[in-house]
Amino acid sequence: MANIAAGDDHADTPPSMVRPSLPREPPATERGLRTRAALVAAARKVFERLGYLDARLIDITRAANCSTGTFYTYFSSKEDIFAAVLEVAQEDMLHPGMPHVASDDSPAAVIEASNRAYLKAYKRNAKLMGLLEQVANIDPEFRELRTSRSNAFVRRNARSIAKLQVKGYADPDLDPLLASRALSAMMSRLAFGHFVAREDREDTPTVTDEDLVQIVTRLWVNALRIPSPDHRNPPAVQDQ
Amino acid sequence: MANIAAGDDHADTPPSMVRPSLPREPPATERGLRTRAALVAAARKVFERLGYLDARLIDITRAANCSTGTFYTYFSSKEDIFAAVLEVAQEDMLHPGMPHVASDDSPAAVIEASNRAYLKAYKRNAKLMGLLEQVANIDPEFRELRTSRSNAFVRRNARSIAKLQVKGYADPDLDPLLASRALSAMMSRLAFGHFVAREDREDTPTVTDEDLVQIVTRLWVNALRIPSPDHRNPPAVQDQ
Amino acid sequence: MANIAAGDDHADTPPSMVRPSLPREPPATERGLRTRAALVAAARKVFERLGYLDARLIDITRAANCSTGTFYTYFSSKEDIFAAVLEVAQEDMLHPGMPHVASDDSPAAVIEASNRAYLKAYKRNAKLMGLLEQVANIDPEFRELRTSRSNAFVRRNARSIAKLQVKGYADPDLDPLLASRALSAMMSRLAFGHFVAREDREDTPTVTDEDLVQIVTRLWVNALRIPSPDHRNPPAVQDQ
Amino acid sequence: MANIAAGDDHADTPPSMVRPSLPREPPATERGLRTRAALVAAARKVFERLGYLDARLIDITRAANCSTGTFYTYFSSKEDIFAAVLEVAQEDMLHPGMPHVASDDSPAAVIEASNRAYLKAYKRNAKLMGLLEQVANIDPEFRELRTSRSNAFVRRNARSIAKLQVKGYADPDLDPLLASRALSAMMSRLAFGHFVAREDREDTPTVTDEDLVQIVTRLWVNALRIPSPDHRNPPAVQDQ
DNA sequence: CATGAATGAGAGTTCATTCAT
DNA sequence: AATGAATGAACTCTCATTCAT
Repeated sequence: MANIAAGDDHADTPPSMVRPSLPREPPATERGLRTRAALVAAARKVFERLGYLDARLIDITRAANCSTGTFYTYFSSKEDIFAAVLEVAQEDMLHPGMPHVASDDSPAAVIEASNRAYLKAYKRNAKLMGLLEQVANIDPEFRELRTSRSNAFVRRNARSIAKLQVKGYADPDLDPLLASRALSAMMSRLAFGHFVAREDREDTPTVTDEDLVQIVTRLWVNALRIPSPDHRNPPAVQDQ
Repeated sequence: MANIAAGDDHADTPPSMVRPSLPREPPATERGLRTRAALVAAARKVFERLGYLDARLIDITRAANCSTGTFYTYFSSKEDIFAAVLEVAQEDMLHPGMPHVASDDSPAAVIEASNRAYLKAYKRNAKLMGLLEQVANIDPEFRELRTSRSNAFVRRNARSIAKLQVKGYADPDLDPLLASRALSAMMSRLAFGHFVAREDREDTPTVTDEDLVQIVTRLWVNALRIPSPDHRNPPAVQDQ
Repeated sequence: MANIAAGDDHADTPPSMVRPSLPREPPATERGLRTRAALVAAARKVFERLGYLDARLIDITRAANCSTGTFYTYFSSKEDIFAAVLEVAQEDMLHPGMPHVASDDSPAAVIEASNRAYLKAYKRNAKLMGLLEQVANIDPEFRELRTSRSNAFVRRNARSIAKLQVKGYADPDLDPLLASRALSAMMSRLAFGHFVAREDREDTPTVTDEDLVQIVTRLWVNALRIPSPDHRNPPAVQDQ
Repeated sequence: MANIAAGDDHADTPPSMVRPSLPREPPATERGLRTRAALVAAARKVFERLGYLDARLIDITRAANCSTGTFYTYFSSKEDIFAAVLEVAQEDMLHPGMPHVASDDSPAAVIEASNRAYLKAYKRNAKLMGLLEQVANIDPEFRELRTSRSNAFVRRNARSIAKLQVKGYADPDLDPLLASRALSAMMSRLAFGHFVAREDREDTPTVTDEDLVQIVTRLWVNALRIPSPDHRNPPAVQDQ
């Protein structure tokens, strides 16, 4: 699987991860399961609408049609449920629907496809990404979460870059890890600005999602000095 | 002045721009001037130590050796004084000590120097940058501030890129504005990760400031397809 | 049985007296009996560990390995189960293992033996006594319980004192009831300080249980002006 | 000063003592002083009426005619203000108005006077004593307070007893400290039962305050084997 | 200019108790 | 007889802001 495309924040993550708070027993009954799910769904909506800080527990419980007490049956705090919300989104970021990468595609094509997939997944979860950015800058627990996710991504892409170097398709002078970190940073920051901050600056011509894919891919290819896709090459990026 | 190197967040800014809150009369007396300055200085320290949210007004006034009431003589709110703190730092980010760029330096050399300068300035104000990131994700007023600063930078670098293209020194297929945005994003995000978040990830080899300069410059040069610095060229980047 | 020795708090009690709360049907089945017993045992442990106020019902049910709902099958409230716990301890306080008091023992010897027995029983149930002290100062229902227990004791000892006076072995000027009340108060308060509060005051020489028996007995004998045990006398204190 | 009379709980206390909680700055202005005093007075009333546990902060602030916020200007918690309430009562317990003890009074007379004074002071502060008993059994901080006060008293009386022994006026076989502890325990417990718990037991003849003085004094004199007051003696108890 | 006491809405959190299953 | 999810009133404590002095 090609995953040179990146973004630093999310999308890769160990199976079990988010638990910034004191634990609560998982629901024992069907009904409990439903209530918990309702709370998580409600929380996501409320967080997205109000932001993390302005969201009050009572907003969440009201949206989930239950009492405050019930909230504490399943979560120990606001952080706790926020982590749960993130965890759900994880699923989606993890399987961004890797598109058809023919085995004979050029490295450039692979990069493009993977960038496009990343951006799509980011878009789907844009509000949540913004939320995470918010919280990560406030709560060390979530900052760490963001960092570790990002690192996983960076490492993966670093491996891909190294492979390209070995095959003579990428600038051998680049440190793969550093390069990966820089390029992933570019990607994620761009996505953030595009999908989250999007202040719809009047002075700037509108940029489409596809514009972003194109420019990033181009810069990426250039930066790594990947040979132009004109000469057909064996796939330079192979994943795991 | 060479400023192709960039970063989106800070370092460029119209003379006076920060005033997200209700105004207060500027101090009329000498004494008032001193008190106000003491408050701003105290606020910076407190914000840096406690973060924006956890800093209480009382912490600031205590550090400034004055009463709560006095605070409101000069500032209308926490946001207001935070803006004032930022404004002070502005000075420094505005004059990052642009280094000696000989007029016959290669574009690559110029980029490197400018990147180095940016990083230095960022480092000096790292805590504040972190604070801004925190607040911008919380308060729209400050989000806008960040955006507009960033845009100024991006535009400037876009002009430089365009010039390089005209002179045949940069990939003509790149949209200058988009490329600038992407590369500036890379820079600023990297600086943030390096100087602010620096979670000192145990698994990663230590990266020095200079490592960062080198990798970024390299990627930047590659990405724009700037000809290798071997052939002496006229300075490709000219400022203002 | 000699019970002039005393203490006002516990050790005497009508067969069944504790029921400060709404009743619940006693268990009908074998299984129910076991569950109820488990709850009482668990409650005692939890109360002793956490104190009455900090003990949550959930702590008790968890320790008893049953659900919250089940608790209410057997008890109507926290008070209710606390009363049940006390009732169990009653058994022990009621039969403090009255030692061999030869019928020709001197009054002093009888007093000593009985004081020793009281102290032993108190020690065995020290934690519970502390608990009762806690709750009696909070809940009128239990205050009454404590009072009535204490009174029973006081009355008994008053009878003994009166007998001694009749036989010319005790200061006839003393009101038997008042004297009994005072001496019992001394005893119980001392036991409380020794076994429950025992702040292990650094400045005070360690006092053994036996020291306590000796001093109390001596003071008691003196206070009642009981003739020195040198001259053999018929037992001055006869019980029931 | 004669202070063989006792009571274990309060009345003696080092200059500065009660601070079970986080400190608050003392009021800087006249007005602040008044507000703080109003809060303490209100707290005392509320505690006495409702008991420590049932007293809500809001009850206190309402009674003091101020807002919750104001409460926290002067006190950090319920405990904190309770300590302040106790501290005020201290004054009174400390100077129980030691009565005229003619220098040629017999030891018995001195004891009687001192017991009477103790009981009077206890009566004046009965509600508070009850409160302290309540809280001391709940909060270790206050338990310690009670213990240390009590100890001071016990030690003082122990010294008096020792002096009497030296002069040949008290049973030399008694350990002064243990005896003091026991007799003080008797006194304080009796006072507690009489003034605080006074369940007005229907079955018991009414006991007047003076009855208590008489019986306690008599028992005390007997217990220490102090010679009958008939033979005029030089004052056996001298203080400090 | 400076002070600092007063404000008070509002948040998070707990836990005994109920009740449908 | 047993379960455990649901309840919700009640409480403490915070802190930006105002205002009388």
